[in-house]
Amino acid sequence: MKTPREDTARTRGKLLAAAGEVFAEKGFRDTTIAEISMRAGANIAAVNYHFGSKEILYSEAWRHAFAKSLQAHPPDGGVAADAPPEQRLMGQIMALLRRISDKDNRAFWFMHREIANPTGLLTEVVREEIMPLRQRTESVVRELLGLCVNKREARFCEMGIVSQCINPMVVRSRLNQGGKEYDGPFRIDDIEAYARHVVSFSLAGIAAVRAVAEARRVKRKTKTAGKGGRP
Amino acid sequence: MKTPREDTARTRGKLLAAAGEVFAEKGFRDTTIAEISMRAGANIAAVNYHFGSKEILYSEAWRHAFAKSLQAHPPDGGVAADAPPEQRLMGQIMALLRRISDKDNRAFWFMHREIANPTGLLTEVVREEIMPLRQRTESVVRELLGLCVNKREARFCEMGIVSQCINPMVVRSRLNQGGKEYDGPFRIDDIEAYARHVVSFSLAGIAAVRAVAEARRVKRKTKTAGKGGRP
DNA sequence: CGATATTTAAAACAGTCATTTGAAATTGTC
DNA sequence: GACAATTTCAAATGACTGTTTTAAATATCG
Repeated sequence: MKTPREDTARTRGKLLAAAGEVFAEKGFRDTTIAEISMRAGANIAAVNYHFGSKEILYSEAWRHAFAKSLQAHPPDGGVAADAPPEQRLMGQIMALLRRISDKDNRAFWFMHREIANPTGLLTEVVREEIMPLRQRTESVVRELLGLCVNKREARFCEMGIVSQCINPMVVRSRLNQGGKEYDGPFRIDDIEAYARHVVSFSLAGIAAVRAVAEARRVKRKTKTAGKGGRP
Repeated sequence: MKTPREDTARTRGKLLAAAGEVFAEKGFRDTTIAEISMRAGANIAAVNYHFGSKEILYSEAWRHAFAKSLQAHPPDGGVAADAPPEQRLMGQIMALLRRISDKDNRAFWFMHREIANPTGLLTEVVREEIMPLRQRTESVVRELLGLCVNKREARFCEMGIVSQCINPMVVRSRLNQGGKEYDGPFRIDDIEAYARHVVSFSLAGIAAVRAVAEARRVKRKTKTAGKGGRP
């Protein structure tokens, strides 16, 4: 075996980039190797030569896109780990919205297409890539919620916050693409504004959930204390 | 032309129901007429005989599903039109969550598949069916927000609230379906609880947005008043 | 140069599926 | 009960899509 040439790295890279584009745009099934090769300026046999199969290319393109997206927009949003939780939440929300809206990052759209049409990679990627991100958010949320709030409520909060970021971006990408805007709440420069909105909206929501839980706790304590209490 | 037989209505109905199932499950492209006919217990030629084409069947199945879903879960959630806005919001959120989670209602899944892979019907259905629902929610939200809040903020609120309902249900349907639950925040009987969470979380968020806007308004007024005011 | 790596165009291969057809069965009506 | 229209059926049509392989040509490195 001779040393691999430099062409290899170049072509592989171009295929990976083109595959990222097309897979994110159309999903696994609706993407053709022909289109990927064309966009990469390579021959139709290149994918099988360099990657072995469409499946393998898909998997590598997804991981590649994910890594790039996390590198471009670190999950903490540039906020220091010892900053107050409100600011860390802001950082995470900004980072998430930027990851999604960044036109050079396809990782989110892979995810979106997988949720619509799972290929089998989904569960693996969710466990390895998504869960750590969600847990990071959940832990900030728990900090803000205090100790009286139960686990289910904390999950609900985290889910709701992330959903506020994800769903509007998905809808926007579909409905605003025909040139005309729908009822146009969203331009690209609104994303910062939307992030601020989500943060203040959610902080208030969190505070309310916390207040309810603490009131419940106090009431229960008073009650049981009157009856003699419990060890 | 003789009078149409009774078979016609029966077969048409069975095809419509089966088409609803399969289209919602797989989307337009991945659905085959063969499968629809099979599930309906009809011959493969039945679709073309009764509807003319796959496209027409798709369109009719979607509208049928939409009508059924609105009928089963009216948008106001059974809350009177003169009830306080907090309760009306609760009703709308409950109705939305029930529409989505009801296993006999496919309308939401048509929508979901269309957003992933638009067929051309999407924009029409959004304009005719979705927009009225969103406006209904937006108007309750505006009521709760008061007059100081600008249009963009109101949109952000409405978007966020609806997103909190939609996104978790989508994710749940994909990740919990392999038998194993993921990190299992969601069982079916939790939907009422989640609805209550979304309502109290969002009411607090709305109140906060309102408070900020009103504070801003007061500050501006004081300032301009000091400088002589404006008519 | 020569051995190996890469690119290429073309072909092979392996399907998929909506729609049509013409005959057979069914049903409402006279 | 027979006619005529309606509906069902199995099979065929016909057109299309797209991955992977092949074998020859070309480029590159040592």
